[in-house]
Amino acid sequence: MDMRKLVGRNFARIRREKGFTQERFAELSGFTQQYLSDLERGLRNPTIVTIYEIAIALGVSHMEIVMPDQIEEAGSPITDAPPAQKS
Amino acid sequence: MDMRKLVGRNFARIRREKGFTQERFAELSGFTQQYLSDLERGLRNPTIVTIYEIAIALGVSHMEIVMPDQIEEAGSPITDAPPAQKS
DNA sequence: TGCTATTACATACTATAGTAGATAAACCTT
DNA sequence: AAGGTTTATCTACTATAGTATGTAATAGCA
Repeated sequence: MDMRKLVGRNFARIRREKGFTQERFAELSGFTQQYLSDLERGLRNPTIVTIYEIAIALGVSHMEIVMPDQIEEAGSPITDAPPAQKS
Repeated sequence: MDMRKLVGRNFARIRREKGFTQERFAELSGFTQQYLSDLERGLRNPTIVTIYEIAIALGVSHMEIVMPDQIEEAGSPITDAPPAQKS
C-alpha cells in the first residue's frame, strides 16, 4: 500500500470539501502551496508532526487508519477502496 | 500535543506487549536498534511510511488518532492520558 | 476566445529522517 | 557483585522533508 498516495488523496478530498484552495490552505496551515500540491499528488512522505499540523488546520479531530486500504476521519469516512461490508 | 512522544510511547508499549526486544524488533522491521531507541523516547519525527512499516511489523492492523491526547489500536486502546469515560 | 483563478512543475536550498558502527549505561538473574 | 542482556548515547554519513521563488499548465467563466 502506498501511504503517500493514500494520505495525499484523502487530504485533497477533505480540503476541497471544506472549500479551501491550496493557496488559502497554505496560509492557514503555514505550509507552501507547492508543498501541498506535491503532498496531494502522493509525491511526499510527510512526518507525523506534519500530518498532525495539517489535520489541525483542516479541523479534523479524529483520524483512523485501517491497514488494508482505508483511512477514516470522524464523521467523514475516507476510503481508498469501496467501503468494506460492516456486517 | 507532542506527537513524537505520543507515537514513541505507544510503539514502545506495544513492542513490549508483543515480547520483542528493540534488537529483535530491529531485525523484524529493518530499522536499527538505535533508531528505535530514539523513536520510543520521542526524539524522532517518523514519516507516515515509517509508521506504516513499523505498524506492519508489530502486527497492528488498525490505528486510531483522536486529537486531544489519545491513540488507539485495534483491540488494544493506546491512551496517552487516563482513559476517557465511555458512557 | 481571452481572462482569471487555481494547480502543477522546476530549481535551489537547509534541516532532519534514517543508516551504520562502536560503546556506555542500566537492568536482570544468580 | 559478576556476567549477560537490553537500552541509551556518541559520531559521522546519505537521502529526503519542507522552504522559497518563479513560472507553466489547466480549468472555469465572461
